[in-house]
Amino acid sequence: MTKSGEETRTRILKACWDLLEQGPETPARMSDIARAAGVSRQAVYLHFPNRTELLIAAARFVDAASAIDERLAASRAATSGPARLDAYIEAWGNYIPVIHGVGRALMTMATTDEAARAAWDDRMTAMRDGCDAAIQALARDGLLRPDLDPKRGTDLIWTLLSVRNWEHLVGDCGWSQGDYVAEIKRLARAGVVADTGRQI
Amino acid sequence: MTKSGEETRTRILKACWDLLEQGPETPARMSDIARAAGVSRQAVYLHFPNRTELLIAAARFVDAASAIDERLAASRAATSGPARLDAYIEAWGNYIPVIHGVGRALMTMATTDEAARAAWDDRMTAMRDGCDAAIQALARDGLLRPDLDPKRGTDLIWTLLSVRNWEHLVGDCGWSQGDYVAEIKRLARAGVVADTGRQI
DNA sequence: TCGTTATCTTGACACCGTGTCAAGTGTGAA
DNA sequence: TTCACACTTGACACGGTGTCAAGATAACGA
Repeated sequence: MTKSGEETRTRILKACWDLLEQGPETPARMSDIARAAGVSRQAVYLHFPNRTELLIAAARFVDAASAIDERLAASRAATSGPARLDAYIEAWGNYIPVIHGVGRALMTMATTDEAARAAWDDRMTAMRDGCDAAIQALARDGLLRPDLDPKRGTDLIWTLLSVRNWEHLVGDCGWSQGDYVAEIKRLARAGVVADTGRQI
Repeated sequence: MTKSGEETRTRILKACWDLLEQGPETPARMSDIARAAGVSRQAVYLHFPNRTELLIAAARFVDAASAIDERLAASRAATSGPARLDAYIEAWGNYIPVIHGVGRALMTMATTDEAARAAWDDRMTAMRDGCDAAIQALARDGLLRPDLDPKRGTDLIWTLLSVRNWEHLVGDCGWSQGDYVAEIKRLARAGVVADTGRQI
């Protein structure tokens, strides 16, 4: 792919991202994306075999543009278990709004398209690893709820941090992003951290 | 509508329910539903104007067949706030698996169809009322987390009880229904009930 | 300068699922 | 016998995705 080809590909990805960020009301069919990118509909198919692959590429594009890796890596720097849990929730929770447009489209696609499902599952599995690391850190500090299986704890944090819950609280309930992060942090702690020194 | 017409309508609704309960792998196009009901595709359109209205009717059909009203009404009998919260989580949480097939289809539809979105939102708003009643009961007992706005508390319980979270924990994480209910109860309490007598 | 190659355009078409239309069939009740 | 109703059959339009084939354009090297 020459420079001009690379540029066109990037323009398409950017247009796709832009359209999807405008919410579910704004249609983002292949023709809409092409028009937004200033190319013909067929040109999109020269760069991406189908809509699913375009969305997957767009998700990776957003990842790269937003340095999500660095954000998540930073959360690993936290020393104590609780600090690490907080840092992870902050890192991922604040990334959701960025990836949300593309993510929503990919989730919708996933109901009918196997490749989209696999791609989204992959992303969510990677996110789960971060939850697991936080749970491990808590366990190491002896701060994990004693009656809680670590796998269950990871499941719980993973569920709390789902994109759907963000959509529901920030979108449907009208919470601010800050309130969302704060309350999820609180709930996560209440869910998996042992309540030392708080017994009756 | 004569008796035979009423019977056909019921057969279609039952077939729709059956198909959707078999999971997202089993296709449930209008033609599939018609075949499962033993009628022609057009016959379905004689009873329901479109797929969305069929799904909405199917949801109501499941409601009636499962006596959801009684289940939820029973949860109002609980006296104390915490008991009421528990009872509501138990009633709704155990209804999710019943309505889930149709609910999933309706949620999918909701991404593109305005009527489906409105119907699903209506159902969820009704469910929210139950959450709100439990929060009110807790507030009346003086057991609501003092730093928590009641509206926020309702939002929180509403979110925890979302169908998506059930799907995630029971479906993706493989939790049993009992574990799901138990853990959501615990999390809900930890999220909104004041921790009386547990201060340091 | 000419030809080659890669990139993009234009316009047509197949496919699938939803929804519509019109004509025909069978049955039961007046 | 006739009429009304519930259903069937087969055809078709529409919208969105994906494919195909035939140009147009511009950069690049000989």
